[in-house]
Amino acid sequence: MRIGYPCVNESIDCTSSSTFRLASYSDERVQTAVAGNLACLRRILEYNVAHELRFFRISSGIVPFGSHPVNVFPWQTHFAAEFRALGDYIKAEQLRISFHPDQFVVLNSPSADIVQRSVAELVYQGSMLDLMELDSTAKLQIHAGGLYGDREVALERFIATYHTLPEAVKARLVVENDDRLFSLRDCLRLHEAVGVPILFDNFHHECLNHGEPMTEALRLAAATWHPERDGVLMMDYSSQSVGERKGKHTSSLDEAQFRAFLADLGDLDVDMMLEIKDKEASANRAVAILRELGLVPVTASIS
DNA sequence: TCATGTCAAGGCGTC
DNA sequence: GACGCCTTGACATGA
Repeated sequence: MRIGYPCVNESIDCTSSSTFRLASYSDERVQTAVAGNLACLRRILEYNVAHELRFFRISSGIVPFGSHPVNVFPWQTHFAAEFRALGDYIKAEQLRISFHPDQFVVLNSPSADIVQRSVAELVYQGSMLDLMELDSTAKLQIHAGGLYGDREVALERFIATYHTLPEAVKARLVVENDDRLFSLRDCLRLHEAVGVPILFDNFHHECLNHGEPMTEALRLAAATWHPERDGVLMMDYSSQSVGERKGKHTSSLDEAQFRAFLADLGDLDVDMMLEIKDKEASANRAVAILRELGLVPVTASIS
Protein backbone atom coordinates (compact mmCIF):
# COMPACT_ATOMS: atom_id res chain seq x y z
CA MET A 1 0.00 0.00 0.00
CA ARG A 2 1.20 3.45 -0.89
CA ILE A 3 0.13 6.58 0.98
CA GLY A 4 0.03 10.01 -0.60
CA TYR A 5 -1.32 13.55 -0.51
CA PRO A 6 -2.26 15.99 -3.25
CA CYS A 7 -0.26 18.66 -5.02
CA VAL A 8 1.17 20.79 -2.23
CA ASN A 9 3.88 20.14 0.35
CA GLU A 10 3.70 22.64 3.21
CA SER A 11 7.10 21.69 4.65
CA ILE A 12 9.05 22.77 1.58
CA ASP A 13 9.62 26.40 0.68
CA CYS A 14 8.74 26.16 -3.00
CA THR A 15 5.65 25.72 -5.13
CA SER A 16 5.16 23.45 -8.12
CA SER A 17 2.27 25.54 -9.43
CA SER A 18 3.75 28.98 -9.94
CA THR A 19 1.76 30.86 -12.54
CA PHE A 20 0.80 34.33 -13.75
CA ARG A 21 -2.18 36.17 -15.14
CA LEU A 22 -3.40 35.49 -18.65
CA ALA A 23 -3.09 39.19 -19.38
CA SER A 24 0.65 39.04 -18.67
CA TYR A 25 1.29 35.95 -20.80
CA SER A 26 4.64 35.60 -22.49
CA ASP A 27 6.70 32.62 -23.63
CA GLU A 28 9.45 33.76 -21.28
CA ARG A 29 7.12 33.58 -18.30
CA VAL A 30 6.01 30.08 -19.27
CA GLN A 31 9.61 29.00 -19.50
CA THR A 32 10.54 30.49 -16.12
CA ALA A 33 7.45 29.11 -14.40
CA VAL A 34 7.77 25.57 -15.76
CA ALA A 35 11.48 25.41 -14.92
CA GLY A 36 10.73 26.44 -11.33
CA ASN A 37 7.71 24.17 -11.03
CA LEU A 38 9.58 21.09 -12.24
CA ALA A 39 12.51 21.81 -9.92
CA CYS A 40 10.10 22.12 -7.00
CA LEU A 41 8.29 18.95 -8.01
CA ARG A 42 11.58 17.11 -7.83
CA ARG A 43 12.16 18.40 -4.29
CA ILE A 44 8.67 17.35 -3.24
CA LEU A 45 9.17 13.85 -4.65
CA GLU A 46 12.48 13.55 -2.81
CA TYR A 47 10.77 14.57 0.43
CA ASN A 48 8.10 11.98 -0.27
CA VAL A 49 10.63 9.21 -0.83
CA ALA A 50 12.43 10.13 2.40
CA HIS A 51 9.12 9.90 4.25
CA GLU A 52 7.80 6.73 2.59
CA LEU A 53 5.04 8.69 0.84
CA ARG A 54 4.94 6.90 -2.49
CA PHE A 55 1.71 8.20 -3.99
CA PHE A 56 1.49 11.77 -5.24
CA ARG A 57 -0.95 13.88 -7.20
CA ILE A 58 0.90 16.39 -9.34
CA SER A 59 -0.63 19.85 -9.52
CA SER A 60 -2.52 20.70 -12.70
CA GLY A 61 -0.64 24.00 -12.77
CA ILE A 62 2.82 22.68 -13.68
CA VAL A 63 2.54 24.37 -17.08
CA PRO A 64 0.65 27.68 -16.83
CA PHE A 65 -2.18 27.71 -19.39
CA GLY A 66 -1.09 24.24 -20.41
CA SER A 67 -4.20 23.63 -22.53
CA HIS A 68 -5.06 27.23 -23.36
CA PRO A 69 -4.67 28.38 -26.97
CA VAL A 70 -2.61 31.35 -25.78
CA ASN A 71 0.21 29.01 -24.80
CA VAL A 72 2.14 28.21 -27.96
CA PHE A 73 5.48 27.77 -26.26
CA PRO A 74 6.86 24.30 -27.15
CA TRP A 75 7.25 23.26 -23.52
CA GLN A 76 6.97 19.56 -24.42
CA THR A 77 10.23 19.62 -26.37
CA HIS A 78 11.92 22.39 -24.37
CA PHE A 79 11.51 20.47 -21.08
CA ALA A 80 11.64 16.93 -22.49
CA ALA A 81 14.84 16.07 -20.60
CA GLU A 82 13.49 17.40 -17.29
CA PHE A 83 10.26 15.42 -17.63
CA ARG A 84 12.19 12.28 -18.53
CA ALA A 85 14.49 12.69 -15.53
CA LEU A 86 11.50 13.06 -13.24
CA GLY A 87 9.99 9.95 -14.77
CA ASP A 88 13.23 8.03 -14.23
CA TYR A 89 13.19 9.00 -10.56
CA ILE A 90 9.50 8.10 -10.19
CA LYS A 91 10.08 4.69 -11.73
CA ALA A 92 13.28 4.03 -9.78
CA GLU A 93 11.51 4.80 -6.50
CA GLN A 94 8.31 3.02 -7.56
CA LEU A 95 6.16 6.07 -6.94
CA ARG A 96 2.52 6.14 -8.09
CA ILE A 97 1.47 9.35 -9.83
CA SER A 98 -1.86 10.90 -10.69
CA PHE A 99 -3.38 14.13 -11.92
CA HIS A 100 -6.81 15.44 -10.96
CA PRO A 101 -8.01 18.00 -13.52
CA ASP A 102 -10.34 20.36 -11.71
CA GLN A 103 -14.04 21.08 -12.01
CA PHE A 104 -13.75 22.75 -15.39
CA VAL A 105 -13.17 19.39 -17.04
CA VAL A 106 -16.70 18.18 -17.80
CA LEU A 107 -16.86 15.44 -20.40
CA ASN A 108 -20.66 15.18 -20.29
CA SER A 109 -21.40 18.86 -20.84
CA PRO A 110 -24.06 19.59 -23.47
CA SER A 111 -21.74 22.34 -24.72
CA ALA A 112 -19.37 21.18 -27.46
CA ASP A 113 -16.97 23.99 -26.52
CA ILE A 114 -16.74 22.89 -22.91
CA VAL A 115 -16.16 19.29 -23.98
CA GLN A 116 -13.47 20.40 -26.41
CA ARG A 117 -11.66 22.40 -23.71
CA SER A 118 -12.04 19.49 -21.31
CA VAL A 119 -10.45 17.06 -23.75
CA ALA A 120 -7.63 19.52 -24.41
CA GLU A 121 -6.94 19.69 -20.68
CA LEU A 122 -6.86 15.89 -20.41
CA VAL A 123 -4.50 15.71 -23.37
CA TYR A 124 -2.23 18.31 -21.73
CA GLN A 125 -2.09 16.53 -18.37
CA GLY A 126 -1.76 13.09 -19.94
CA SER A 127 1.07 14.31 -22.14
CA MET A 128 3.11 15.17 -19.05
CA LEU A 129 2.79 11.56 -17.89
CA ASP A 130 3.78 10.46 -21.39
CA LEU A 131 6.82 12.75 -21.32
CA MET A 132 7.79 11.14 -18.02
CA GLU A 133 7.43 7.79 -19.81
CA LEU A 134 5.16 6.44 -17.09
CA ASP A 135 2.97 3.46 -17.89
CA SER A 136 -0.83 3.40 -17.79
CA THR A 137 -0.93 2.86 -14.02
CA ALA A 138 -0.38 6.66 -13.77
CA LYS A 139 -3.88 8.08 -13.99
CA LEU A 140 -6.01 11.10 -14.83
CA GLN A 141 -8.82 11.37 -12.30
CA ILE A 142 -12.08 13.14 -13.12
CA HIS A 143 -15.70 13.20 -11.99
CA ALA A 144 -18.61 12.10 -14.18
CA GLY A 145 -19.72 15.72 -14.66
CA GLY A 146 -23.05 17.54 -14.36
CA LEU A 147 -26.59 16.19 -14.06
CA TYR A 148 -28.39 18.74 -16.27
CA GLY A 149 -31.68 17.53 -14.89
CA ASP A 150 -31.50 14.04 -16.38
CA ARG A 151 -29.13 11.46 -14.94
CA GLU A 152 -29.66 8.94 -17.72
CA VAL A 153 -28.96 11.39 -20.51
CA ALA A 154 -25.99 12.79 -18.60
CA LEU A 155 -24.42 9.33 -18.24
CA GLU A 156 -25.09 8.53 -21.88
CA ARG A 157 -23.39 11.73 -22.93
CA PHE A 158 -20.32 10.81 -20.86
CA ILE A 159 -20.21 7.43 -22.62
CA ALA A 160 -20.57 9.00 -26.06
CA THR A 161 -17.77 11.49 -25.35
CA TYR A 162 -15.56 8.76 -23.91
CA HIS A 163 -15.61 6.93 -27.23
CA THR A 164 -14.21 10.02 -28.96
CA LEU A 165 -11.21 10.46 -26.62
CA PRO A 166 -7.65 9.97 -27.86
CA GLU A 167 -6.29 6.54 -26.93
CA ALA A 168 -3.57 8.18 -24.83
CA VAL A 169 -6.26 9.73 -22.62
CA LYS A 170 -8.46 6.63 -22.49
CA ALA A 171 -5.52 4.56 -21.26
CA ARG A 172 -5.17 6.82 -18.20
CA LEU A 173 -8.67 8.08 -17.48
CA VAL A 174 -10.40 7.01 -14.28
CA VAL A 175 -13.71 8.28 -12.88
CA GLU A 176 -14.29 9.11 -9.23
CA ASN A 177 -17.56 8.78 -7.33
CA ASP A 178 -18.59 12.22 -6.08
CA ASP A 179 -20.46 13.37 -2.99
CA ARG A 180 -23.57 14.97 -4.52
CA LEU A 181 -24.37 13.84 -8.06
CA PHE A 182 -22.84 10.62 -9.32
CA SER A 183 -22.47 7.76 -6.84
CA LEU A 184 -20.40 4.62 -6.97
CA ARG A 185 -23.40 2.92 -8.60
CA ASP A 186 -23.47 5.52 -11.40
CA CYS A 187 -19.73 5.09 -11.92
CA LEU A 188 -20.18 1.32 -12.10
CA ARG A 189 -22.59 1.87 -14.96
CA LEU A 190 -19.93 3.91 -16.76
CA HIS A 191 -17.43 1.15 -16.11
CA GLU A 192 -19.78 -1.47 -17.52
CA ALA A 193 -20.32 0.65 -20.63
CA VAL A 194 -16.75 1.64 -21.48
CA GLY A 195 -14.43 -0.14 -19.02
CA VAL A 196 -13.22 2.98 -17.24
CA PRO A 197 -11.80 2.12 -13.78
CA ILE A 198 -13.41 3.71 -10.72
CA LEU A 199 -11.27 5.75 -8.37
CA PHE A 200 -12.99 5.20 -5.03
CA ASP A 201 -13.51 8.04 -2.57
CA ASN A 202 -14.58 6.72 0.83
CA PHE A 203 -15.82 10.07 2.10
CA HIS A 204 -17.88 10.78 -1.00
CA HIS A 205 -19.33 7.30 -0.64
CA GLU A 206 -20.35 8.10 2.92
CA CYS A 207 -22.09 11.24 1.63
CA LEU A 208 -23.82 9.58 -1.35
CA ASN A 209 -24.56 5.86 -1.62
CA HIS A 210 -27.28 3.29 -2.12
CA GLY A 211 -26.68 1.38 1.07
CA GLU A 212 -23.51 -0.46 -0.01
CA PRO A 213 -21.37 -1.11 3.08
CA MET A 214 -17.84 0.31 2.85
CA THR A 215 -16.23 -3.12 2.58
CA GLU A 216 -18.48 -4.03 -0.35
CA ALA A 217 -18.05 -0.65 -2.04
CA LEU A 218 -14.26 -0.97 -1.89
CA ARG A 219 -14.35 -4.37 -3.51
CA LEU A 220 -16.76 -3.26 -6.23
CA ALA A 221 -14.45 -0.37 -7.13
CA ALA A 222 -11.30 -2.50 -6.93
CA ALA A 223 -12.78 -5.00 -9.37
CA THR A 224 -12.90 -2.28 -12.06
CA TRP A 225 -9.07 -2.01 -12.12
CA HIS A 226 -7.22 -4.34 -14.44
CA PRO A 227 -4.11 -5.30 -12.44
CA GLU A 228 -1.57 -5.21 -15.28
CA ARG A 229 -2.99 -2.27 -17.20
CA ASP A 230 -4.22 -0.05 -14.36
CA GLY A 231 -2.36 -1.16 -11.23
CA VAL A 232 -4.04 -1.51 -7.85
CA LEU A 233 -7.09 0.55 -6.90
CA MET A 234 -6.37 4.22 -6.36
CA MET A 235 -8.54 5.81 -3.70
CA ASP A 236 -9.07 9.14 -2.02
CA TYR A 237 -9.38 9.04 1.75
CA SER A 238 -10.94 11.67 3.95
CA SER A 239 -13.47 12.06 6.73
CA GLN A 240 -16.06 14.57 7.84
CA SER A 241 -14.91 17.79 9.47
CA VAL A 242 -16.68 17.73 12.84
CA GLY A 243 -19.26 20.47 13.27
CA GLU A 244 -19.01 21.63 9.67
CA ARG A 245 -21.23 21.32 6.62
CA LYS A 246 -21.75 17.74 5.42
CA GLY A 247 -19.08 16.95 2.86
CA LYS A 248 -16.46 19.27 4.33
CA HIS A 249 -13.09 17.53 4.53
CA THR A 250 -11.41 17.27 7.90
CA SER A 251 -8.46 19.58 8.52
CA SER A 252 -6.25 16.86 9.96
CA LEU A 253 -6.28 13.08 10.12
CA ASP A 254 -8.71 11.55 12.62
CA GLU A 255 -6.64 8.54 13.67
CA ALA A 256 -9.48 6.54 15.18
CA GLN A 257 -11.52 6.81 11.99
CA PHE A 258 -8.47 6.01 9.89
CA ARG A 259 -7.83 2.85 11.88
CA ALA A 260 -11.48 1.87 11.52
CA PHE A 261 -11.23 2.37 7.77
CA LEU A 262 -8.12 0.18 7.61
CA ALA A 263 -10.21 -2.54 9.24
CA ASP A 264 -12.81 -2.15 6.46
CA LEU A 265 -10.01 -2.36 3.92
CA GLY A 266 -8.86 -5.72 5.28
CA ASP A 267 -6.35 -7.32 2.94
CA LEU A 268 -7.35 -5.27 -0.10
CA ASP A 269 -4.28 -3.59 -1.64
CA VAL A 270 -4.84 0.07 -2.54
CA ASP A 271 -2.90 3.27 -3.11
CA MET A 272 -4.43 5.87 -0.83
CA MET A 273 -4.45 9.64 -1.35
CA LEU A 274 -5.23 11.57 1.82
CA GLU A 275 -7.41 14.52 0.85
CA ILE A 276 -6.81 16.31 4.10
CA LYS A 277 -6.12 19.96 4.54
CA ASP A 278 -2.78 19.69 6.31
CA LYS A 279 -1.32 17.61 3.47
CA GLU A 280 1.92 15.77 4.26
CA ALA A 281 1.51 16.27 8.01
CA SER A 282 -1.48 13.92 8.08
CA ALA A 283 0.07 11.66 5.47
CA ASN A 284 3.11 11.22 7.72
CA ARG A 285 0.83 10.29 10.61
CA ALA A 286 -0.95 7.77 8.40
CA VAL A 287 2.40 6.22 7.44
CA ALA A 288 3.33 6.00 11.13
CA ILE A 289 0.11 4.05 11.78
CA LEU A 290 0.73 1.73 8.85
CA ARG A 291 4.29 1.20 10.01
CA GLU A 292 3.00 0.27 13.45
CA LEU A 293 0.72 -2.26 11.74
CA GLY A 294 3.57 -3.58 9.61
CA LEU A 295 1.96 -2.40 6.35
CA VAL A 296 4.80 -0.17 5.09
CA PRO A 297 8.59 -0.61 5.32
CA VAL A 298 10.48 0.86 8.28
CA THR A 299 13.40 1.91 6.05
CA ALA A 300 12.44 5.55 5.43
CA SER A 301 14.32 8.21 7.34
CA ILE A 302 12.17 10.71 9.21
CA SER A 303 13.41 14.27 9.44
C1' DT B 1 6.06 45.25 2.75
C1' DC B 2 1.63 43.89 3.52
C1' DA B 3 -3.39 43.39 2.85
C1' DT B 4 -6.72 42.36 -0.26
C1' DG B 5 -9.17 41.43 -4.42
C1' DT B 6 -8.85 38.53 -8.19
C1' DC B 7 -7.73 34.74 -11.30
C1' DA B 8 -9.19 30.65 -17.97
C1' DA B 9 -12.28 27.44 -17.32
C1' DG B 10 -18.48 24.67 -14.66
C1' DG B 11 -22.37 23.48 -12.25
C1' DC B 12 -25.37 23.05 -8.35
C1' DG B 13 -28.21 24.80 -4.63
C1' DT B 14 -30.23 28.62 -2.25
C1' DC B 15 -32.50 32.84 -1.98
C1' DG C 1 -30.91 36.12 -11.92
C1' DA C 2 -27.38 36.71 -8.39
C1' DC C 3 -24.43 34.67 -5.36
C1' DG C 4 -21.94 31.30 -2.50
C1' DC C 5 -19.78 27.01 -2.59
C1' DC C 6 -16.63 23.45 -4.12
C1' DT C 7 -11.20 24.01 -2.77
C1' DT C 8 -7.22 26.83 -3.00
C1' DG C 9 -2.91 28.93 -3.92
C1' DA C 10 -0.68 32.54 -5.66
C1' DC C 11 -0.54 36.66 -8.57
C1' DA C 12 -0.94 41.58 -8.85
C1' DT C 13 -2.30 45.86 -7.38
C1' DG C 14 -2.58 49.57 -4.33
C1' DA C 15 -1.94 51.47 0.17
